[in-house]
Amino acid sequence: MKDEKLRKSWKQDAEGVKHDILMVAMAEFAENGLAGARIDEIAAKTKTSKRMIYYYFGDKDGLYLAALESAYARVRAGESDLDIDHMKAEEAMEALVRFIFDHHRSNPDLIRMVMNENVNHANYLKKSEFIRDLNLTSMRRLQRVLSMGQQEGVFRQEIDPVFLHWQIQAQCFYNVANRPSFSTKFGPELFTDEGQKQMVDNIVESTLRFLRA
Amino acid sequence: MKDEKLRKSWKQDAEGVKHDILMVAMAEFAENGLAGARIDEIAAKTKTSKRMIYYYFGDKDGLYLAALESAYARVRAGESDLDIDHMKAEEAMEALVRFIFDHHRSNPDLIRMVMNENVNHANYLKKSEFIRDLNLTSMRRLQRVLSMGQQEGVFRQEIDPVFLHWQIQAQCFYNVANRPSFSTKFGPELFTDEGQKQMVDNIVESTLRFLRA
DNA sequence: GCGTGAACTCACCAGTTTGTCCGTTAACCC
DNA sequence: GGGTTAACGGACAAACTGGTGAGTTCACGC
Repeated sequence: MKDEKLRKSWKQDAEGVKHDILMVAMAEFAENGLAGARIDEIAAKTKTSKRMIYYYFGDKDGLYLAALESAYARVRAGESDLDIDHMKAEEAMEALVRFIFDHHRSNPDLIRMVMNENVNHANYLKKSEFIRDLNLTSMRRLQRVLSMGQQEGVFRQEIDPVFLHWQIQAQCFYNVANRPSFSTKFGPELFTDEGQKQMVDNIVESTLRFLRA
Repeated sequence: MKDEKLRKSWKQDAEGVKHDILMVAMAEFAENGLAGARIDEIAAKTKTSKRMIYYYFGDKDGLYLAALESAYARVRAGESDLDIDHMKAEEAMEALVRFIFDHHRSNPDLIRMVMNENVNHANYLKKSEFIRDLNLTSMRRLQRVLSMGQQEGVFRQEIDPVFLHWQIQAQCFYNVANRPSFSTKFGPELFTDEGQKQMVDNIVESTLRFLRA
């Protein structure tokens, strides 16, 4: 009953507090979406208080946007520098597809945030030019491998690099995003360890067959 | 001030009211998701009152599930019977892919509801065995075309029909679902009329190359 | 015309959820 | 050690939102 004096001792750590809030917010928004997430819930899972969320991020939208950008930045930072420049085109393309496939699989939180953005007509994505820039990098890498293959003569000339990127993304994204509905309808076999191995092999095979001259 | 007697005249029309509510609910849930949709908003767009929603559907979850099933049923009913049995395998496969592509494009509301379901770990989809059955039909149709092609000798024997179905779905679904985020990041070119024509051509080409012996 | 159950209206509530007021503590400068 | 500013906490307010209680009208059989 009498802890009036004990509660109010704390350290100042602006960056730490902000980071803590962002990590929790990211997880909550990824799980529940913008409308579904609850500020109180986020605050409760934080080391700090709800008041601090408003202190640093203004309002719920501000927190959401910050969490979205943070999610992109964090995942982007975790991208290992894939060493494909010394490879031949087919080999490089295979490595790249496998990398994107694994990358998506191991970052479901980002995938879920993007799903939410799409439900929301990408309203917040549009506000962030920061995020737009991030994505061009992976696009350019693919383009390099493609033209490498075209110069080697193993890939067709008439391939649209944007479509190619779209097609790889479509499959790698769908694999994570629509797993719940697909496995409900057609069983979980595609999503076991063995199933996923088969799947990525198939995607690689399919991509190469599409590209070959 | 004195309209005590004027307001209370109405006709009984249970089916009409239910249908009206469902149509509005479908649109609202598709647009805003389960958490984002507001019962008051749905009620306002209805010819009837909020109380009727609870009268017929119990609670928000009940209404959501009813809207989800109704969305599937309505779209399924609109599927034209695609006449592919007299075609050769390659031709039939192309027709089928184009059909699925167009079908997804012209039913964005259903796509959006499925997106929401996936955000929600397909919780409500799992509850509805009615929906599971619906989807097996399109799966079987694809399987028929595939084995037709294998008997003709034009398609490879080692194709997994579930993966093939998954791959077509992935692209056709992603095309609608992730259009907002993709076009924000990489421009709207893929989604113009011309772009979509190119895209479906590419998907067909890619699918056939994957299948061919 | 009258009884009955289904269909329907209106007003309201209780719990939730975002956001803020106000005061307190830490850190830093002089 | 006094003053200033940034960092922080707790409690409260205002609006929103899902859900309900209680009574009214309709349709139909008798």
